[in-house]
Amino acid sequence: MDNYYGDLADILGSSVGLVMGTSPSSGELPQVTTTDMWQMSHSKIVSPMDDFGNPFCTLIKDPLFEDLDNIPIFTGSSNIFTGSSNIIQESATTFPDDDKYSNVIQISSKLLSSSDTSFCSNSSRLPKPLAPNHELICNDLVNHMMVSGNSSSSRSSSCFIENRRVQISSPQYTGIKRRKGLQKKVVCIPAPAPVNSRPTGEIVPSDLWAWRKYGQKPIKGSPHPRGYYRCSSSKGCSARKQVERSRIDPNMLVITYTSEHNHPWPTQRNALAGSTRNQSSKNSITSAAKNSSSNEPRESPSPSLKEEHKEVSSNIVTANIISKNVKDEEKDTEIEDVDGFVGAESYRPALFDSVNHDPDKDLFAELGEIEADPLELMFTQGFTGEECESNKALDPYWYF
DNA sequence: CGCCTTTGACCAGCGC
DNA sequence: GCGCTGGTCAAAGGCG
Repeated sequence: MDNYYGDLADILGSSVGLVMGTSPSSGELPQVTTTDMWQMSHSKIVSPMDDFGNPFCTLIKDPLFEDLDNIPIFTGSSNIFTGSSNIIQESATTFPDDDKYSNVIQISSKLLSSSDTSFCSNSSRLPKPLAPNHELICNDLVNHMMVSGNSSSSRSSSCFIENRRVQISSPQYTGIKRRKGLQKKVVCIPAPAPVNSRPTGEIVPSDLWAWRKYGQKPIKGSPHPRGYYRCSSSKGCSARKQVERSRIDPNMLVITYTSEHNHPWPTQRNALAGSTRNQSSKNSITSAAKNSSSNEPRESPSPSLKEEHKEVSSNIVTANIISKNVKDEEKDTEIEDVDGFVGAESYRPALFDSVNHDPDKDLFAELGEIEADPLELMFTQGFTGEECESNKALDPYWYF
């Protein structure tokens, strides 16, 4: 389980994202130049794992990207995208200083593969095999991820997925340029719904690790302060993250992960007491309605929390890419790992913009009843090669 | 009691 | 070297 960090990006960013290779020398992103179509080709898989150790990520290098004037559109499962696509990962040191590696689609083999037809209403399915043009097609899906930008001046690009914009920012843009040599991973996500915010208005996306805030600074040029967090899952862990709102789009959060965790996944979301000073423990549906709840995951799904979860399920996007069959099998069983980690509700990244009602909402509301999330189980129980193999067996699209 | 957040002070990197 | 700015430290107070 090496390089298995469980950062928000690892969890969600793996599903669909754009990995923008950054030139180490220049520190600048190659620019996305046009609005075009992305076509993913399964024949272009170049690596099963990104350099940040995301086991769910498959880097797909598309020769089309070698022609930056010909950025394609990306079609795929709307449900998947809805759930977890709004992530952009960027690694300043991932790719060589070579434009040919500049634009890479990163897509999670696991999430894609988990795009069971239960997630595709009607008759839509991922092609099996892929369409001849290698385009990922899922008919009731959505939409296209449109990448726009200006090659000459833009320091950021935007994607539209399910009508939600995903922003791609370079480290320069984010203003993070100190601490030379530190490996950083920048993730842009839509600001979670108010249910995911602190009473102060600060919105902190959750991930599997426990983070302790150790500072906040106003950033020049940005109306929004940047929060500094360090991992509190384990003492001595040097992992840090910075959270700030995008300057361009305040609805976007820019999360920068720095350093790596030097310890295994926390078997319990809050290994240290008090790391979730959230209101969830005292939250009820009422408090959620008051927007006073934190985004921090729950310790365990108490009955009231389950009710809450149902109530706010439309706001919650999970990585619950799970077949209905599996759901039916497990929904009456509270899944708990050997360390007592109740995975079902303790990790629920809430990224969904509640304002934008989505047809998928109802589906996710339904998924809110899911007790166990295979992804969570993978996160919490590890991901061995054998499991990979077994998942392959269950996964007709594993080759992604 | 132990951890949290907040916040001002201090330190470090970078450009001029 | 100086100033600006980002990043971290640490004290204070709060919460469960």
